[in-house]
Amino acid sequence: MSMYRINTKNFNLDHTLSCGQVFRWEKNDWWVGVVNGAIIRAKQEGTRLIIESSLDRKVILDYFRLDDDMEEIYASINRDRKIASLLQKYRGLRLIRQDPWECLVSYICSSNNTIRNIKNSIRHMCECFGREIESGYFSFPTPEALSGVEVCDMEQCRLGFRAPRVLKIASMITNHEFDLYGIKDLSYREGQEELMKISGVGNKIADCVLLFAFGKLESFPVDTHIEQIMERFYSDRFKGSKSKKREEIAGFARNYFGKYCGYAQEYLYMEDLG
DNA sequence: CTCCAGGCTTACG
DNA sequence: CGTAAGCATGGA
Repeated sequence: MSMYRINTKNFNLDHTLSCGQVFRWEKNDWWVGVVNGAIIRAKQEGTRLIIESSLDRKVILDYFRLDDDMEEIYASINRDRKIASLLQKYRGLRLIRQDPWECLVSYICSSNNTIRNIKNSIRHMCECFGREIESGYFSFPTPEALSGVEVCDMEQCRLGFRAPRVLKIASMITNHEFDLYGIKDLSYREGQEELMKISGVGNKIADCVLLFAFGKLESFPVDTHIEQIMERFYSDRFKGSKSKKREEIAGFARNYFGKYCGYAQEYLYMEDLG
């Protein structure tokens, strides 16, 4: 177990962990989460990030994306007064670099669901099929741990119609029918194409995995929240043709905010959560 | 009761 | 092509 004191700039731990990207962190006195099968306790004192974990310092820096040049990113996506006020209001909010498998499963679970239910389902999956690291804390179940599981064995996870989708991709990865980790070497478009071969993964979930796990910052996932806030901020910039509206919003956003538009998405999402 | 939630698949014109 | 029902579950 190690203790790290990390000097940060443009980093806000509360914003980063409560923005809705990750589903397993809880805050007491410290923030407590499980990453890569290890527990992380984190708190912020001024610009200093305090971490207690068995993980390497480099893993922590990577997870919180502390190497991102936020000055450059802010300058790049700061296209108007509306987004500027959000960059100010939520200054220090970072994307997180999630494990691809946990990210993929989490967002398959997010389909037509509430954040509350997603969190409950993921917690149940960890408790049922993960490994207990210390009392009350479980790792995220591996593809192997889920690949032999039947739908009826997942009943208490309350995944509904999403359960078979999770089990399917678990066995596909275990059987090497799907190379999830190979996506890191693909372009954004290639990765999108590859991820959308998975049953239960469409445009939006693919974008989430590309942004949150593979760091493709040119990705701009459009869900119901983003659709609402984009409608509120930029309704004059795209046509509302019902079924293709979300694609139009994503297209506009990628062009408007540029190569770091994924970061703009994070701040817009935060604002819509309230 | 109905409607919606970090959508996607399938079926139908 | 484009559109719409259906999908499990829980809360407002």
